[in-house]
Amino acid sequence: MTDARDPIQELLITARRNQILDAATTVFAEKGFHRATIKDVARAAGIADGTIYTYFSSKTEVLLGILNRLNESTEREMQFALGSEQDVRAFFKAYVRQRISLIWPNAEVFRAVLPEMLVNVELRDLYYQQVLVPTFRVAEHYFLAQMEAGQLRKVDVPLAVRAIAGTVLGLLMTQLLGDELIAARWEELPEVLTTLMFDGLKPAEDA
Amino acid sequence: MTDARDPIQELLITARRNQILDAATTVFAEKGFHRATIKDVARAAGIADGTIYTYFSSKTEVLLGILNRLNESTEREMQFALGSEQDVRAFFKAYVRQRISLIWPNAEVFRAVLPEMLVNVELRDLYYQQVLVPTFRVAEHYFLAQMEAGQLRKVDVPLAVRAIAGTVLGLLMTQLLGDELIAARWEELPEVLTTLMFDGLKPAEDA
Amino acid sequence: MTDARDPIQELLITARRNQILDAATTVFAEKGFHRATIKDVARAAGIADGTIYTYFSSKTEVLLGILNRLNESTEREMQFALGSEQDVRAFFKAYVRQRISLIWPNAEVFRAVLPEMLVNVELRDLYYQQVLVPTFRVAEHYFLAQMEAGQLRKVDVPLAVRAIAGTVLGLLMTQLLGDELIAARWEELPEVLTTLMFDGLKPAEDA
Amino acid sequence: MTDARDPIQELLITARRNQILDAATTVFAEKGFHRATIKDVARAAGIADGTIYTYFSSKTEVLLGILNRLNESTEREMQFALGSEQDVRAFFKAYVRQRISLIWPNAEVFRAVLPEMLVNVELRDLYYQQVLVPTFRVAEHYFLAQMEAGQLRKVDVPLAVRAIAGTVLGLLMTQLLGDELIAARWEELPEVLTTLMFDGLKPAEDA
DNA sequence: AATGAATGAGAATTCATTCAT
DNA sequence: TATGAATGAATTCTCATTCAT
Repeated sequence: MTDARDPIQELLITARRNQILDAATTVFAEKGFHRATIKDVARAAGIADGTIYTYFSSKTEVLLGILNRLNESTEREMQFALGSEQDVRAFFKAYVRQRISLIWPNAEVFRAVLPEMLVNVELRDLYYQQVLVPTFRVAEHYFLAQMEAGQLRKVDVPLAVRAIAGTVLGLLMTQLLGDELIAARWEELPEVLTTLMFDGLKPAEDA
Repeated sequence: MTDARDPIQELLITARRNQILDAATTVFAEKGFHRATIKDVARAAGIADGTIYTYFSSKTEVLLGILNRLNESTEREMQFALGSEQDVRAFFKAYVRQRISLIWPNAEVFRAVLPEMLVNVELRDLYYQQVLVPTFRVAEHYFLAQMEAGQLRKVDVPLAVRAIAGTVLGLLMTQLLGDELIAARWEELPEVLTTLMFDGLKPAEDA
Repeated sequence: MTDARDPIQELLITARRNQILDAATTVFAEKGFHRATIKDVARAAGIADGTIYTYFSSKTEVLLGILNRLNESTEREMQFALGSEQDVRAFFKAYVRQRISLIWPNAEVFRAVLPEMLVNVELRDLYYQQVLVPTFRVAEHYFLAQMEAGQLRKVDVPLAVRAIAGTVLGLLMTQLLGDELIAARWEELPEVLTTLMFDGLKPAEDA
Repeated sequence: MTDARDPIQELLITARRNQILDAATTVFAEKGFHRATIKDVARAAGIADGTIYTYFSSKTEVLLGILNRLNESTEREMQFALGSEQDVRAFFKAYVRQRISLIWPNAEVFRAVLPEMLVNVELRDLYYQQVLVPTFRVAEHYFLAQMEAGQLRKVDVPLAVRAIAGTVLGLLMTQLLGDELIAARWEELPEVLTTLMFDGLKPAEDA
C-alpha cells in the first residue's frame, strides 16, 4: 500500500532483475533474441516463466534492460574522458584501451543486442541517442581542441571520430562473425590501433 | 521430372529466384528476418506463398540466397585486387573507394542479413569462410609485400588488416544504427580514411 | 491476385464461415464465451485451430459473426411488420407469434451471445443500434397510429413498447435461467401474451 | 484453530467479506466476471490479492457471495407479499413498485452476475431454486386465489406469472443492453406496467 | 490474519510449411 | 508450375492460486 519502497524490497527487486538480465544475456547471445523463448530465459535464471513478467513487461523490455545496464557502465566511463592532461598519443592509447577493455568482456552482450538493434527502431534510437551521440560529441570537442593546439593533423573531425569509433565496433563485429584472431589477441588492439591511427601506414620518415 | 536442365528453364528459374531474393531483401531489411513473414515476401514479389517453396526449401534458405548473391559480387571484385602496379597510397585509396562503393548501395542488404548472421552459425560460417577469410588473405599478402619493399611502416599485419576492414564494417554499422552524417557523406569516406590510415593523426612533420 | 472474387470462392468462404459460426454457437452456448477456447470451436467444426483465423481475425470477431447472422434474420423479418391491415388484436398476436418463433429456436444463440453483450460495449452497441432501436421505432410508429385511430388505449407509447418487447426478452431469460415450463410451453406464449397484454388481468366486464 | 466462533471475530469476518463483495460487484459490473482479475478486486477493496482467499475459496465463490447477498434481500422482501388485504389492482401496483425499487438500484449487480449465471450451471441453479421458484410459487398461489374470487380474468396462471416477472427482468435487460429511456424513467414503470397488464391495451370500454 | 512474489497451466494467436487443385 | 487454404506446433503473456514471511 505504501508508495515509498522499502529499501530491502528495492534491493531484492534489483537483484532479481539482474538475475533475469544475466540469464537473458546468455540465452539471447546463444540463440538470438527471436529464437530464444521466455521459457529459455526463465529456465536459465532458475525461475518460472511468469516471474519474468513481474519484473519486465515484455520480452522486448528484457532486451531494453540489457541495453540499459550497458549504458550505465558507459556513462560511468564517459566521466573519465578528457580528465587528463597527458600527451595526445598517450591519451589516445589510454582511451582506446579503456573502451576495448569495456567492450570485449561484454562481447556476447552485443551479440544478444545488436541484431535486434539493427531492426528495432526503438532500441536503435535508445542506443544511438544515449551512447553514440554523447560519445561522438565528447570526442569531437577533444579533437577540435587538440587540433587547434597543433597536436593533431588537420582532418575532417566528425568523420575521423566516427571512423575511429567505427574501427572498434567493426573489430568487434568481425570477431562476432567468427574471426578467432581478434578474439585471441584483443589485448594487443590498443597498441596496434594507436600506431595505425596515430602514426599511419606511411613508412617512418627517418628511414 | 527431367534432371538435365533445359537452358531456357534454367533462365526462368534464375529470374524467379532473383525476383524472390529482391523482394526478400527489401522485406527483411524493413522488418528484420524474423518479423518478416513468407507471406510478406510473397506479396512483395507478387507471387503466392507456396511458390517460394518451389525455389527455396525454407525461409532460411532465402536468406542464404541473399548472402550468396552478395558473395558473387565480392568474388568478382576480388579479382581486381592487386592487379595494379600503382603507388601504395593511391592503391589504398582506390581500394577503399571500391569497397565502399560496393557496400554502401547495398547497406540495407546488410541490415537484412547481419542480424541473422550474428546468431546463426551456418550463415556466419558461410560469410566468414567465403568473404572475410579470402579478403584478409589477399590483403595480408599485399601488405607484407609492400612492407618488405619499404613502402609501409612495420605493423602487425593481420591485426592491421582486420582493423582497416573493420573500420569500413564499423562505419556501416554506425550508419545502420542511425547515424545520418555517415549516410550523407559516405562518398567522402575514401579520402578521409586514406588520410587517417595512411598519414595518421600525428601532425604533419613539416609544420 | 484478382480483387474481384471468383463466385465459387465466395461460396466456399461463406460455407466455411457458417460452419465455424455453427460450431461456435454450440460451444459458446455450452461453456460460455470465455471458457470456450478456440480449440474447442475448431474441434467442434472439425478443422484446425489456425483455420479459424483465416475467416475471423479474433475470437471476439467470431462472436460478432454470430450476432450478425442474427441481425440478418431480424432484418428480413422487420420488412414484414406493419405490412398488414388487420384488426389490431390479430396483428398483435401474429406479431408476437412471429417474434417468438424467430427467437425460441435460437435460444441457445442468445445464451452464447448475451453474456458477452452485457459486458462488451462494442457488441452491445451493435445489437442495440441494429436490433433494438429499429424494433422500437417501428413499433412506436404503429402504436401511435393505432392509438390515434382509437384502436388502442392511451398509454405511454415508448415505455409500453419497451415493456412488451421486454416481456419476450424476459421470458427468454427466464428460460435460459433454467425454467422448464417456458421451454415446454413456448408455443402457447403468443396466445397468453395477447390475452394478458391486450385484455389485461382485469376480470371481463361482462362477468 | 477454534471452531467455536468468537462473536467479535464473526463480525470482523462478515465486515471483510462485505468489503470484498462490494469491491467485486463494482469490478465485475465494469469489466465482466472473466475480464476482471482477482488483483482488480483486491485493489478496489484496498487489500492484497491473497487476502481474498482467506474469505473465499475461489473467484467463483466470490460471485456466489454476491448472489447470496442478493438472495437475502429477496427473502426479506418475500415476507411482505400477500400480507396485505388490499384491492388487487392496488396490490399489483404496490408489488411491482417494490420489486422494481429493489432491482433497479442494483442493476449493475445484475450486469456482474447475469452473464455468468447464463453459463454456469451451479450459479444458475442457485438463483433459480432460491429466487425464481419461490417467487413463482407465491405469485401463483395469490393469482389462483384472486381468480377464484373473481378478482382476475381467467388466464393461464403459471405462464401469466412468468410473463409478468419476465417483463420486469426483460426491462432490466433492455436497460443493461444500452437503452437509456428505461434508465431515465424507471420510476414510472410501476404505473405504466400496472395499466398495461391490468387494463390491457384494448381501448377503454366507455369510449 | 495479511501480504504479494512466485508459480505454471492454459489461451489466443502467428506463421512456416504442405498439398490438393 | 502456381496457388493459397489448411495445418498445428510453438510462443508470448495472463492470472487464479499458493505459501513463505
